[in-house]
Amino acid sequence: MTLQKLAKLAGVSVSTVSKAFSDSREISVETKEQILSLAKRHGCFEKYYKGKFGKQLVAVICPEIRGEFYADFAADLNDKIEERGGMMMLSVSGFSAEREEDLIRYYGSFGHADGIIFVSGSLRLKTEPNIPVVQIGGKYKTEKADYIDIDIASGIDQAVEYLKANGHRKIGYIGETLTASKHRLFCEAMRKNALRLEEAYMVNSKMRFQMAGFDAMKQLMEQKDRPTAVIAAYDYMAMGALRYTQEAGLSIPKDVSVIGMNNVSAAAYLDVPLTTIVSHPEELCETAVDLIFKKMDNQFYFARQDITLKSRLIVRDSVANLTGSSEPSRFCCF
Amino acid sequence: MTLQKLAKLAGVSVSTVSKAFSDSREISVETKEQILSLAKRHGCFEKYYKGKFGKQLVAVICPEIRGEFYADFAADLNDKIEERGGMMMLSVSGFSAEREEDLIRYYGSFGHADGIIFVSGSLRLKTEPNIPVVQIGGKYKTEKADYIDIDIASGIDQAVEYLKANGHRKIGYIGETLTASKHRLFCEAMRKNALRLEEAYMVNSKMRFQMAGFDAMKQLMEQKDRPTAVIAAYDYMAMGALRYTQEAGLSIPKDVSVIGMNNVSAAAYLDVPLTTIVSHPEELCETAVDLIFKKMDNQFYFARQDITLKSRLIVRDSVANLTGSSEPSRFCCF
DNA sequence: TTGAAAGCGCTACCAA
DNA sequence: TTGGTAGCGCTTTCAA
Repeated sequence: MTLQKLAKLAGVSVSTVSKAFSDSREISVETKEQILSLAKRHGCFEKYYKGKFGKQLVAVICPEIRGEFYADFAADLNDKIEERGGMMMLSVSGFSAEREEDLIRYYGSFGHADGIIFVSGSLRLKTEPNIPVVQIGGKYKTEKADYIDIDIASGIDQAVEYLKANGHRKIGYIGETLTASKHRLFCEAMRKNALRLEEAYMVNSKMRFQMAGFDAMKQLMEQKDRPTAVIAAYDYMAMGALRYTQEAGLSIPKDVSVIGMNNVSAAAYLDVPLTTIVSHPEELCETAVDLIFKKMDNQFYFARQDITLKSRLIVRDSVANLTGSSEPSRFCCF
Repeated sequence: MTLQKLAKLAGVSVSTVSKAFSDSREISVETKEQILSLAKRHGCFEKYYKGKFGKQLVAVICPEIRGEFYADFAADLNDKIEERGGMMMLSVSGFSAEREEDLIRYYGSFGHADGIIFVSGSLRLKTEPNIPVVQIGGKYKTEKADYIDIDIASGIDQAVEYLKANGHRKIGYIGETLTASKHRLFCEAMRKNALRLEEAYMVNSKMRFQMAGFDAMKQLMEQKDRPTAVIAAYDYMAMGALRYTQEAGLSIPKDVSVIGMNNVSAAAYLDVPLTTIVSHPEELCETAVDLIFKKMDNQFYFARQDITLKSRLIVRDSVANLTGSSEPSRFCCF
C-alpha cells in the first residue's frame, strides 16, 4: 500500500494524504480523520504515522537476564526511565562482544532508539556512536561514552578484611568462567591484606549459577587441608555452596564461612542468612538514567562523566569468628 | 547528508553509492569499502545501512521484570529466539493495559519489530495487529492472535488435592493485589474438593514479593483459629511467609504447611525446601517462539492456535502429613 | 482546503 | 564494474 493507492481509495490526491499524515495545517479535520481511519482499516496507518510515538526510546544492552540480579537491575532502569516518560527496550548480548557490537549498531542506527545504556559490556567502544551512550561497568573503560563504574574491588577488599579481622587466614574463592574479573580482584585483595594465596583454594567451575557453587564448593571441600572461609563470585553460587555443605554434613559457619555477592533477595531467607557484598544498584541506575536523559535532551551536553560507586559488605550469619572473642567483628558495616 | 552528496564526496555516481549500501553484486569490494568508510566518517552510515541488520526482531511485552520468575521466562524466550537467529527486544508494561496498547502500537508500526510475544497481558486485543502476535496467558483470550495458556488451575487443584490427601481441611491462601486470578482459582479448587472456604483464611496483602508474604502470613497466623496449610500466590510470598513463621517461633511444616508457586531457584535452598506448583516455562517459551517464527516466515500461516500447557506440583518438605500414616502422601508427583 | 505539478531522494535497469 | 537515466514514492509549493 502506497500513499498513491490510499489517495485513490479515499478519492483525494496524494498531496492531501501526505498532509493528513504530517499534521499539516493545510487540511480540514474531516478529510484528515477520514483518511487516517481508512489507513487504519488497511493496516498501513502505522507505516506512515511515523515518529509520533512521542516517548523517548532508551535501549538497554545487558549481558544476560537470567536470575534475579540482572532482572532487578533492568527493572530499576525501567522504572527510572518510565518516571521520565521514556520507554525501555532491553536486549541481551550473552556476554558476546560481537553481539554487543551488532546491538549497538542496530539501536544506534536511524530511528531505532534515542539513547543506549550499555551494561557490563565485553566490547571496547571504538567509534563514537551517533546517539548518546552511557556505559555501566564492563571490561573496558572508554572515552567514547560516559562511564559509570561499580567499584567491586572495594567490596571484595572489605570482605577479605572482615574475614581477616575474624581470624581467618586460609581464605578460598569460588567462581566460574564468566567471573574472571572478580577472581583477579580477589587475588589483589588477598595480597593487599598480606594473606597467602593458595592455588588450590581458588576454583572456577565450568557450570553456572547454583550448580557452579555446588560444584566448586565440592572441589574445595574434598581437599585434605580446607580453607576456613570462602568468597563466592555471586550469591547464587554461595547458595549452591551452602547446599553442598548441607549434603556433606558440614555446618555453616562452624565448619566453613561463606560470603556471597549481590545481596539477592533469597540471601536473607536461607537456612543461614548470607553475609554478602552489595553495590547500590538503584543508585547506579538512577545515575545512568539521569545521564542518558540529560544527553538525549541536550545534544550539546557532551561532558564525559566518569562516576564510580562503592560497594560494601552486608553482615549476616554466614561467617564465624575464629578469634575467640564472643562477638563477630562487625567493624565495617551498615 | 544524502546519497547524492555522498556520491559527490566519493567522486562516484549516486547509483554506485546506492549499490554500496544494498550489498549489491554490481560493485567492487574496494569501491564499496571506500564509500562505506566515507559514510561512517560522516556519521550517516547507520542511516543508510538500514534493514541489513538481518536478524528477525521479536518484541516481548512483559508485565514486569523484577524478580527471578519473569527474568528466567524472558531469558528462555531470548535463548529460543537467538537459536533461530532472531533478536529479542523486551519492554515492560507494569501491568497497565494502556501501556500495553502503546507498546503494541509502537512495535507493530513499520519497521520496529517483525513479531510480538505478548506475555500475561491485561489488554484485550481489539484490532488485528499488522505483524504476527502470539499471546501467552493474560486476562483475556483473543481471536486476534495465537494464544498459549498456562493452566494454573490444574496446578492449584493438585495442590489442594494433595493437602486434602495429607489430612488438611483448614486451608488458607495468601496473595496480593496483582494475583486476583489465582485467588479465584484457589476458591474454585476448594469448592471442587468440597472443602470449606473461610473468608478469614484468605489474605491479600497490599505489598509485594517477600514483604507481601510476611505481611499476609502475619495476618493469617495471628488469628485464634489458624489454618493448618497455606497456599501462596508465588514462591517469593511463600519465602516471606516462611520468614514470618521463623520469627514467630512457628515451625514448618509442623505448625503450618506451605505451598508456593513458580519453583523459583531459591525454593530448593530454603531452610525447609519448598513444595511448589510449577508450569513448564521452557516448554511454553519454546512453543511461543516456534509459533511466532512460523508466522513471521510465512505470512500466510494464519491458523489460529490455542494451546494449553498443564502445571503440576513439585513435592518437597514444606507440607506435613496430618493423617497419622508415616509417609506423606506423594500420590501425584514427578 | 484542495490538488496539479515540480522537486527530491532513492532504486532499478541497462548500456558502455 | 560503473554510471546515466527512467521511474517510483513522498513532500512541498502554489494556483484555484
